[in-house]
Amino acid sequence: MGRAPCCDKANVKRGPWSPDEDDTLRNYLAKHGTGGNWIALPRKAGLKRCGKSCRLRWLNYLRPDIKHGGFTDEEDNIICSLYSSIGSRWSLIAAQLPGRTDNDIKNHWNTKLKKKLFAAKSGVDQNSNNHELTITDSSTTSVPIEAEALVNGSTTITTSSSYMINMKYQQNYDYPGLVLDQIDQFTLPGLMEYSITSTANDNYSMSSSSQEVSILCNSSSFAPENNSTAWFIDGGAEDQGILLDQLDFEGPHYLFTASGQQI
DNA sequence: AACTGCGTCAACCGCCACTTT
DNA sequence: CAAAGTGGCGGTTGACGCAGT
Repeated sequence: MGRAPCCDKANVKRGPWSPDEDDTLRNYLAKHGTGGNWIALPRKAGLKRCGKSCRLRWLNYLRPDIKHGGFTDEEDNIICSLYSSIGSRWSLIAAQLPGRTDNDIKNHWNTKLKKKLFAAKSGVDQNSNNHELTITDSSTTSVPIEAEALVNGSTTITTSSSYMINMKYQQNYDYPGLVLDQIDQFTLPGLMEYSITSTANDNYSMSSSSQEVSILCNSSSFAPENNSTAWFIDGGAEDQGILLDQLDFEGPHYLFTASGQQI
């Protein structure tokens, strides 16, 4: 037996809130607060709404100091950075952005940021015979990487030991040279997915539509802490990662190679 | 003017975790 | 300890408006 519904769905109003309903809820909460019980609130306030609906309306729209729209570049960067490191934990991300609700951030991500992030072109020469992937770090911190790539203008990727990752850090620097050991392709309806494996079994996941391939490094991060061979591709956990064998600095570009030695 | 496709976003749904009975 | 109640969360939906044809 399933759990009982939180309200009688046949006798509650649904859909957009009217200004009168907003006033009723706002006035009631100003006088009485939630009383610690959202389920009982609509009956006490004289609203024909589900308690959950009242709570959502208050938290996402009526609550004072709520900001709607007009996300700044700084806020975008914070969202992208946090999404890269913790994923779609919208409530946690919202906690870092005063005045923003999780719903607002989720909508903003789904309608704008996701496209913006993955639409940024990698700069890979599609006519090249090389299978090069470019990772672009969109974050303002040194840890998370949100990545995207074009793979030689083709959606057909076969397992190979010669794929390269060109890494770009903080949108300013390139870090070419990570050889991948294997790329496995999976096909889902309307979507192609890839699993990239390095020598150290550091896993990345990719998805694509048409000719654009995206890589999302869910658990890994790139940590360029200093200009030395101690740089590594972080494996996520404290004691995991791939040591870089060589790191050269050429103007704005860093070149590194990695044999896959795990740390 | 009518239609279609697309983007946006408020609201809903269902699940899970925690609290209360 | 189990069941019921509730809050909180993320995924999804659908109404609406706008642009393009």
